[in-house]
Order: sequence, then C-alpha cells, then structure tokens
Amino acid sequence: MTAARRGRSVEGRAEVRRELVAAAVDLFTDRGYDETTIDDIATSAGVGRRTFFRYFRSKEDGISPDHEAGLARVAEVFATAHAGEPTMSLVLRAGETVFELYTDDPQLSVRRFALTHRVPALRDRESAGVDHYRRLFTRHLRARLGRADGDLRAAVIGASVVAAHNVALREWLAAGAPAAGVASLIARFRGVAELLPGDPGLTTVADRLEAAVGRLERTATP
Amino acid sequence: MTAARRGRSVEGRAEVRRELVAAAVDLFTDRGYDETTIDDIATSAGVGRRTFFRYFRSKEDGISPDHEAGLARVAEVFATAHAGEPTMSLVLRAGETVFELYTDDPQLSVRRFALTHRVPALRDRESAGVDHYRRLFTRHLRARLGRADGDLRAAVIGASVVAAHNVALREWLAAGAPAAGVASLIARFRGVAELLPGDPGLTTVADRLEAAVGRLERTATP
DNA sequence: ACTTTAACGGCACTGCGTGCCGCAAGACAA
DNA sequence: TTGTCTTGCGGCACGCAGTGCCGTTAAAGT
Repeated sequence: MTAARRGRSVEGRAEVRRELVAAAVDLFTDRGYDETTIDDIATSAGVGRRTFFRYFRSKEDGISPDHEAGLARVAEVFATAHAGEPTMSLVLRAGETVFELYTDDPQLSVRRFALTHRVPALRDRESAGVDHYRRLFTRHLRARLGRADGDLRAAVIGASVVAAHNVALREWLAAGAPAAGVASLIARFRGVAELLPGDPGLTTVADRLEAAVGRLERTATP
Repeated sequence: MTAARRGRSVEGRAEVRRELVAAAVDLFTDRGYDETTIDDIATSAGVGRRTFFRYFRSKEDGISPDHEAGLARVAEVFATAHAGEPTMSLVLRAGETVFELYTDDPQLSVRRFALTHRVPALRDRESAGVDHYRRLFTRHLRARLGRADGDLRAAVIGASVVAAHNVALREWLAAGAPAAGVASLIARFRGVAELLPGDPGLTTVADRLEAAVGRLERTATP
C-alpha cells in the first residue's frame, strides 16, 4: 500500500494535483466548505495532509490553483507585444488568453464557479485574485498611457476590462459552459471596447457618441 | 485593577474599539503583521484576547473596521434617491459619501493605507472589501439600466467608479491626506464621469442617442 | 438591599499552516 | 548486485486564529 501510494514518478505530480482538486471540489460541494477539513481532502485523494500543502498554499488554493498561470499568460502577452499594436487590441488579446484556463475543463469550471459564488471565503479569495489581474492590466496600461490623467484612465480601463471579462465568463458559465458558446463569450468580452475611451482618435465625448451612432447604423443596415 | 479595566460604561464601547484599532496599527507597523498576535493587541489595549473578537470578526478586521458602515452609507444614498436624479450624479454622490470614512481621521487613514499596501494579507482583504463596494454599485446600476447590454454596462460603470474612487483616495493619502486637499480628492473622483458613457451633463444627448438606438434596433430586427 | 442584565476574562477545543525529521523509492556509479 | 545521493512523502509537534462555553463582576432596574 505504501508502495502503491509512492508510485508518483509513474503518475506524475500533475496527476496528484488533479486528484486533490477533484477531491476538494467534490467534498466542498457535498459537505460544504467549512465542514471539510484538509485531512478529508488529503485522505480522499490518497495522500497525507502534509502533502496537500506541498501542492497548494492554502485551503482556498485547492479551488483555484491556476491563478499564477493566468497572470503569467497575461504578462507574457504584454511582454511579447510589438510596439505598433493598438492598446485596446493588446488588452483584449491578453484578456482572451485567460479564458483558456476555463475552457480547458468547462465542467470543472462550472463547479468551481458555483462554489466560489456560494462560499463567502472563496468569494473573497476570488475577489482578491481578480484584483491581481486588475492591477496587472492597470500597470501595463499606465505604461502605455503617457498623457494627462494617465493614472485615472489606466485605472478605469483596467477595471473595466477585468469587469467585462468576468461578466462574459459568468454568463458563459451560467449557461453551462457550452463549447459552442466560446465565440460569443469572447465577443461579449470585446464589447467592453465600445464602452471605453480606448480607441485612439476618439478623445471627446461627442466623438465617441458620433462614432457609436455610426457603428450602430452600420450594424443595423447590413 | 480589575475595576479599572471594567469601567467600560464610562469610557464606552467605542473607546475600547478605538484603543484596539490604535494598538493593532501600532503593533503591525512596529513589529510587522505576522509577528503580531491577537494576544499582543488585546494586551496592549488592556483587554482580554476574547474581547478582541467581540469587537472584530478577524485579525484583519482590526485594520478596516468601518467596512460595513461604508456599505451602509452607499446603500442609504441609493435607497433615498429621488427618481429624477441622473444615474451618474447619484453614483458620484454615493461614492463621495465613502470618503468621509477616511477624512474623519486622516492620519489614521494614512497609516492604514501604508499597512494595507505592504502586507499581502491585508492587501487581499482590502481587495475583497473594495469588491463588495463594486458589487453594490453594480447591482444598483443594473437596476437603473434597463436597456440592452445592461449587465455589461452596469459592470463596467460600477468597476470604473470604484476604481476612480481608489485612485483619488490613493493620491490623497499618498500626499499625506491634507485637509485642504479634500476638494481636489472629490474633483479627481468626479473625473471618472468624463471617461464613461453616462456623463450627467450629457443626459439629453445620451437620451437622444438611446432613442436613436431604439429606432435602429426596431428597424434592424425583423 | 435584591434581582436582572450585559460585558468581560479564562478555558478548552478545532483546524489551518509550518518547520522538522525520518523514511522509502528511484537514479546513478562502481 | 551493491552502495550512495537525491527527491518526495508521511508523521509529529508547534504556534496561532477563531469559537463555544461558563463563571464572574459591575452596572442597571426595582
């Protein structure tokens, strides 16, 4: 039995990680978050309690373990962008990259979503995690917005992009995370661009309104 | 000595609360957050450890104890608004109300700000708290935005308002929280209106645009 | 002066998170 | 095969956060 549990080089660490996440989601869903101890999760996954903390920093991390990976993806998009790309296009590309973390395993994402929005501790954890994205976006936006009011503009655009990302993701997950809905998920997210002063050349409110009317007229008359 | 510590009806509960907050801020600043136990805080404030948890829900709450009060203020503004007020004006009024929680004791706010942005645990806690405001704003905005894309618009405007609020507050605190700077603090916050659709000065233009959109949508959808 | 109420301190308990150590298993060399 | 080295795991013990419970005490009410 010890030998069976020790055969990690065959299964690999990633497999143990998945088992722990699955056990955590199952137990949190069935018994409730507060009623589930880390001992329960570890035992259910067939490992020791100490091993859980070798894979996750805390109890909440067992639910959203891909957080750093998402941040790294966004940072990668910003780092590898060529200088000529419009800011809004770059920001949208960075945001869309994060969707893959959820579309990789839609069913698991749906279960995590349900848990995250039911358990206050997980909800607050999620808020803090989302804010890490917001800060990352805002920081890169700030570096690209050299003009006056750059701080305010970067903060507003960064917060808006992250908020739109969550709205789109939430709608998709609430609909059961259908594979056919990924396109509309991304389209919904991109809708944020029309609500923001991110388009270069559109500086005044009057210009934005005029452009909005123009867009609507074009989409209305195909 | 016991009698001295028990004289609570004279000092009042609010006084004990302030002593606990002051002790927590002092100790967190001097020794560090992780190096300070609740026993330390309670002893420094002259009360028992158990009493700390009668005033605050958790260790982090000793730093930002006015959170529920701020949420209640915002909700109150939304609840007592008359129907004719433009949405953006209402949202700005609600946001400005929260500033009072910081302008009441500027020096304490500066110290809390420094701690909040140095200690990761407090930073995440702050993010979760800010998100409570964001959700509250978004919910009320959603109720006032009946048209299409209401979810996305409410999310973007709500997130933007909260983000601008934080930018303004942060600048003011970083400048040492001068009493003379409160006016510019509010003015900075109001700057968000010019970056968003819904500027109260352009209500009639927006209304006309909405009407145009409605006509276009009716003519476009068979 | 007596009873009631409310707040406090102390105690004990659960559970998270961490440091430490011994151990078992695979990798590598002789 | 045999010995050594490295890696990952389990177990143990510890500190501390947070909670339930209870005895006590001071203040309010009668």
